[in-house]
Amino acid sequence: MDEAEYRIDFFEKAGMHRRACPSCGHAFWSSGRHERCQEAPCTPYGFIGKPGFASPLGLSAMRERFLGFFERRGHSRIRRYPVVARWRNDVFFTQASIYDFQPWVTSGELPPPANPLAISQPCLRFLDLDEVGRSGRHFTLFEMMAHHAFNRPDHLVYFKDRCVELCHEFLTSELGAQSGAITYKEEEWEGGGNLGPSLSVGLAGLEVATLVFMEYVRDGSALRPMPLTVVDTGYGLERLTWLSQGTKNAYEAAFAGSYEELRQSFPPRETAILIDHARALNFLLTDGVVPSNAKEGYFSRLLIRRMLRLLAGRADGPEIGSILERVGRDVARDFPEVGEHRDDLLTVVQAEVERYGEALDRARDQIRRFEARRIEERRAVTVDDLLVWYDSLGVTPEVAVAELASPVPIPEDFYAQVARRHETEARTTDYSEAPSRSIAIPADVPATEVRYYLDPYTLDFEAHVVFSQDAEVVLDRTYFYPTGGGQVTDTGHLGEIPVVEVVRRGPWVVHRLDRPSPFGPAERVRGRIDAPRRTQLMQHHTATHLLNGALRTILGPHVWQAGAHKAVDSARIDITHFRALTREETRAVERLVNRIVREDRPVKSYFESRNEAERRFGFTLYQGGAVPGKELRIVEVEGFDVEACGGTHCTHTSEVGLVTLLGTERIQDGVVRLTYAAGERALDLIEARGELLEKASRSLSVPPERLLEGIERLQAELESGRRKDRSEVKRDLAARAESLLLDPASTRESNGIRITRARVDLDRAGLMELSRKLTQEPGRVAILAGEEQGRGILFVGSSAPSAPADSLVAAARSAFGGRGGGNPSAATAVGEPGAPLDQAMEAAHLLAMKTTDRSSS
RNA sequence: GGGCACGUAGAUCAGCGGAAGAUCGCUGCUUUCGCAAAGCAGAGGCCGGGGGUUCAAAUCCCCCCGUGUCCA
Repeated sequence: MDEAEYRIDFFEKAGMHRRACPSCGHAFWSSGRHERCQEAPCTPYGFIGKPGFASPLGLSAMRERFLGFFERRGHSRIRRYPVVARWRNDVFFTQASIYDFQPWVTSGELPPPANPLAISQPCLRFLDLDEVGRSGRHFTLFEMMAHHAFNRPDHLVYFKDRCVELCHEFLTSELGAQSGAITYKEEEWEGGGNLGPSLSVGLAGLEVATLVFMEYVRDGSALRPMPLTVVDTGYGLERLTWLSQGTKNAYEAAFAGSYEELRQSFPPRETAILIDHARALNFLLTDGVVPSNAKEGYFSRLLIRRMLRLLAGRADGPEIGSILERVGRDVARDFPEVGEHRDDLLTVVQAEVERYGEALDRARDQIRRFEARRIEERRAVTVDDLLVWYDSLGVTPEVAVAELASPVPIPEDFYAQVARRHETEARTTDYSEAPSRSIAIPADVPATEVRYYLDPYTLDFEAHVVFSQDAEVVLDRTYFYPTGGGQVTDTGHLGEIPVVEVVRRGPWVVHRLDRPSPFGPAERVRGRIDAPRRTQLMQHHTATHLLNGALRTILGPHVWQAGAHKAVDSARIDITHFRALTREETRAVERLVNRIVREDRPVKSYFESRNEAERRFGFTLYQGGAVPGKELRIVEVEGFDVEACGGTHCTHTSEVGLVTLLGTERIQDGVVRLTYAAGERALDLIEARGELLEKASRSLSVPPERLLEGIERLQAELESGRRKDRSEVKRDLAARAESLLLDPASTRESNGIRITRARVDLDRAGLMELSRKLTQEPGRVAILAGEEQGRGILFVGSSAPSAPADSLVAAARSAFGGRGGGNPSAATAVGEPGAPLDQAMEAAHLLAMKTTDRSSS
């Protein structure tokens, strides 16, 4: 990055000069006489025992100082976003404040909720999980305080100069840091195809903030300026708090009261880990990350299990629930939504504690069985065994070794070895979507005025064409609802031409026709929307909100929508929940939803400022993921459910008509899917079910209400029939064996061995069964021939050690060109159709007599 | 999303190319006033599903489904 990028007026004004840090090599700016940049590891902590700010501050006070300071300087305070980044598919968690605004705001597609803005965003980073409690400054969840500005070419809010000035003023005049103590280290930043200069702010050995200026797009080897430049800052709330207090480590400063309390029962490091994890879990579970074996949920499971392992060593210490509650109390003071989730959160954790117990029991069982076998086989336990157990059973090596009779040493780098095992996994994840070959719309085409939001009942309208190419048409305004928010597209007609799909593209709504568009620019066209389809979609969408509300009411507030799809024939919603739904739960949900339908509650859809909406309804608004923009479209089912949603909805619940659940399934650990239908389709499906019942009972000739009895009777009959058949076959085979044994033409004796030889109409299984009967007594040989799928089968059974069946078959094989083999007591051979089975039997027979002769002579 | 492990009797599991097993539970009998217990006898299996290899597959290979676990 060009040095000129860092020539910032403010540096000069503040009397700072540029120097290179001899330790890390980075250039930095400061008015002080530092030889090195003021960050670890170049500079040791200089604030332990002598705080770097004017007065010690707690987490809440520090946050308030920051937000208040920037509010007074023209920034709007924004509430936090959820810690789980449901609105993105490339990451699981919100890892920085800027994540809240990616990709739509940073790309310029949508306006920011405020500009400039200030926020304190809880962020999750699992990368340094092992550093937590050890380094003294790492957290799984930390709050990134930030001020952001989004600059369009025609509207500059502020950029480098003002940003650094604000930062410096905050640290010095607001917090009381010595101006000369601060260093601004130059560090190039790059991410997501964008890049720009960045400054890392050092103070007394600690990196307290990063100021990033997103400025360029990487275009091959060249850099292009971004249409929207972004001021992306990040201040570590916990670090600033720590600096202000000068305690030994950041945890003591950040966790204050709960740290003191837990120190009664745990050493410092464990205390820090437990509180850190408990704080992260309070946010995770509040935001609907239910423990699971995959995706987001796995990380909440990981934290819970790590806590349980720490707690397992201390039977008399506090339980996980009480730690979560204690830490949650602190968090809830600043984030009340966390307090509202307390009881539900404990239920979820309790379920998870039980599941871990089960997993451990299973694992111990398996290791014990392995151990028994191992001892028998005199095999040694290897590190590999420990790795496999950890990978597939989830037992840590310590737990596993405790189950072994002779313990093995656990290697120091055990977890590095685990990582190595996973290195070879194929990395095929591809997040890029299939490029849609869409037509570029010129930028001067006016944005479409969307009318379906406020008036979902107008299905016949007139508008002007503003763009038309191939089969795509953009109108100046439209009532067609485009694919989005899990709701499928409207269809209908423009003029007489069918509209097959409607999609949103940036500021435009594009209508796709089933043929090239005949419309010219500025032409007036009539749009007609397929009414029954739209009605059905509206009913399904409103029903989805009713279900969401009912599920949260009945199962608890940990339930979040994890995806939804509203089609014409049916709809489905995926929710976070820690186990499959019971019959009672689904019935209760269905009843509640239909009660709300009957109550004919108003469903109000309106736009409201984000801040006001969040203040009134909280974060449960974002069921479909966080929605960008200053204004949110709120869909409110009066007194029952409120969500930010862009879909088309009924205006009264009664219009939904009826909701019927078609089924529930656990699509993943921690996620349950419900499928259902509303309105006309619900009736169709109920009718279809009734008809099925009718047909089923007619085919059994019983009235529908006695269908169950009928089926049970039928099953019993089938079962007894099957049993009778089986015993008949057995009896039949026994009788045949009996007569074969008595028939001198079939059974001959040779030196005390009775050889039975016969050709029968049985398949392989039958031959085996018959042979078994014939060779029940010792000293017998059965040489049988049958047929299966047109091929001849030779089956030899033997209870005479001197005439092993496999040898006999080997002899017969060559006689009829078949292939086969077996063991001394039973052997088979199969020949092609028409193979000389009799000769084969003869060969086996001769050998049987010969071997018995030899053995007796 | 990927790696690994596991799906066999009602339950827990063994068997890992040659004729489906153990333990507990269940049913019946013996013993007992009755129960528990013991002994004896018995019932109970599409060996998760579908393809393939093989003379022969619970067993080997491939695909799918389910469960668990680890990693992102």
